[in-house]
Amino acid sequence: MAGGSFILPKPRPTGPPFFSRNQVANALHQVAVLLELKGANVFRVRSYQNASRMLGSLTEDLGELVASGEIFNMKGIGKGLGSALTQAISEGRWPDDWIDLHTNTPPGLIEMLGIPGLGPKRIKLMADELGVDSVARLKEAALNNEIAPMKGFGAKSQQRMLDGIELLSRFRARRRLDIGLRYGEAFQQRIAALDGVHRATLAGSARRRKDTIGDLDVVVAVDKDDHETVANAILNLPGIADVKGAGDSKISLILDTSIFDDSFTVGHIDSNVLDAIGGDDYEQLEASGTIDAQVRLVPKHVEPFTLAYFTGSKEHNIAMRQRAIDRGLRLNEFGLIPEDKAGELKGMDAAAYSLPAADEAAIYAHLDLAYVPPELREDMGEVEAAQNGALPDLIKNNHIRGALHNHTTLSDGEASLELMADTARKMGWNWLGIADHSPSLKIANGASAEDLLKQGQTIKQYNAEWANDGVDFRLFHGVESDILAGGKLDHPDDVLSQLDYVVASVHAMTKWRGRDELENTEELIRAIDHPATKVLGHPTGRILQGREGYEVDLFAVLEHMAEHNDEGRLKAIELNASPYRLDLDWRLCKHAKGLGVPVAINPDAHSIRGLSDVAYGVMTARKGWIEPHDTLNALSWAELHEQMHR
DNA sequence: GCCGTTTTCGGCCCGACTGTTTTCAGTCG
Repeated sequence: MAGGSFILPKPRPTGPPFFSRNQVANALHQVAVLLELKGANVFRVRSYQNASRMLGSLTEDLGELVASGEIFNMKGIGKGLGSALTQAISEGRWPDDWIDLHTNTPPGLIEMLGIPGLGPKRIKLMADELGVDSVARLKEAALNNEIAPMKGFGAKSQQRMLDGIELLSRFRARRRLDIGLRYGEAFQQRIAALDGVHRATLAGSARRRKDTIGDLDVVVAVDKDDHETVANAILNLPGIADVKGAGDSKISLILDTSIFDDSFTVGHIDSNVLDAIGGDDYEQLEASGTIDAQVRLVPKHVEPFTLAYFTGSKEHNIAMRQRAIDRGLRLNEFGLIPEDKAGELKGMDAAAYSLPAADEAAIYAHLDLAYVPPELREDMGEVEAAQNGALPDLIKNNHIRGALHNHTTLSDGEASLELMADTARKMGWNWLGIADHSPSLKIANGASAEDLLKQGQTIKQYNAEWANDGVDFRLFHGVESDILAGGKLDHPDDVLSQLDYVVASVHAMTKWRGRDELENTEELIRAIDHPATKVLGHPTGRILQGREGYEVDLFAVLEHMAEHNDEGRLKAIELNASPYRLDLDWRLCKHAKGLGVPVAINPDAHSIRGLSDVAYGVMTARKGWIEPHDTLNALSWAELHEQMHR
């Protein structure tokens, strides 16, 4: 979550609806945090959080739900929140108590929540007793030894806060998936290689392939007799910057880049991405970075339960636990225990009566569910699907036969057309699409119409040679056209008509981020309506850990694209696979799938190494319920050619 | 603040760890 101050957005002038679904979901989340800081009832806070989450994954039109009063029938929306949302959306006024919370909570308190070990209760206490209302004031108070004497606090708490402030300034809390996986896999491999370890598995959000990762969880199966030896061996592994705590079953520590065998590098980064994530300082920042990790040591027969529990998500676990309760069972990290046998027993003692499970699949089977792949465990309908045999057959890396959005030296790529094609063939791909930047994008050396068409001639020659030689590989010729004012594309129609396809993308981020959602949505739709446009590129323009995307109603965009597809015109939405973007967001993949809008998993490669970024796109697509037939990537070149030129 | 085919009131997932206590509150996942 982004830190800093919270703002309630201004109503758009053209309402109702005066606010978008995203704006309302965001406002609810903020109010939940502010209520916590105020010391409100925890269950009341949870109601706001639940409502925010529900709206975040809502596919219906929020404006219509409010207009029809249907909103009051949504799960998690009662009289209070229903009226609040109705007022906001149909009158353009946020509830007064929301405004009060935003006005009267010092932004410093929100920032303080980012300090490890500090939560809303103690922040409130320090604000009330000491007048601490910012990180700077907190540091001052700690250095003056004002905090330790307070009731419930002490010298250690005070020191932890100072350490936490240091950490906060050193690095932002979450890390991108690619970075998190590099640390996580290195750490997991080192633990797995230790004597006495049966199995070590990376769990948590890394296993669920979230686009960013808070900290790493590793679950380790080990015999009781080896428990202590293994725990000590883990504490002595290289790459451990600090040990935060070590209990009977849990070790909590901080890893740094010395965990890697080789020196830490980040490779080529696209110039406009680099700008958003810290410019030339970025590599240095990353090289001196750290990540938190937790290790759980458990006996072999308990490990599947622990792995399931620490894979999460929290919401999935709650749904699973509720299902267990309905069957008279208690589900936790130690087992699945019949309530009548467990009785008053707790933890491991109760787990002695657990139903057996050799693996996670057995746990799901006990609850009459099919095995749910980790990526889907977000309580986004996977439990119902697992009950009804409706889980998707998720796409895998070996389904990928090609990708459409890649750059060469004609614009800002590092590799020639020939080298890119060779690499794709060596990867076992059946085709490759080249879409270099268009002229307006000067920063990326956008190619002129003349150079673009010359590239097209070269591609035609190669394709003809391959056809002659019986080689089952083809290049497709496209362009990544900037979307200009009014939703126009960046080349005249007579140039565009000579290409196989256009990837239409927004690059003028400053302009687009300064505008209203409705205006952005309209211009995007206009660009999509151009007959040459086959793919909408990086749909929100977000850079993970860098900048938010522009406001856009992607539900409306997807519905519009669905109409085109229904009438036989190919309009695919890009899932930009660069780990800096992962845009389309996984939550929206499922919606695109439901509407029948094809997803184009695109590495947006600027080098031959960049082509393998497609793997991050596959991870995100899996998280978004995508099956091979939902994508363009699983098609053969002949099938794709037919769809493009239909 | 939400929810209810045992409930319109009294619940709301559950356990580990830490630092502060001398039985527990806060934080985290």
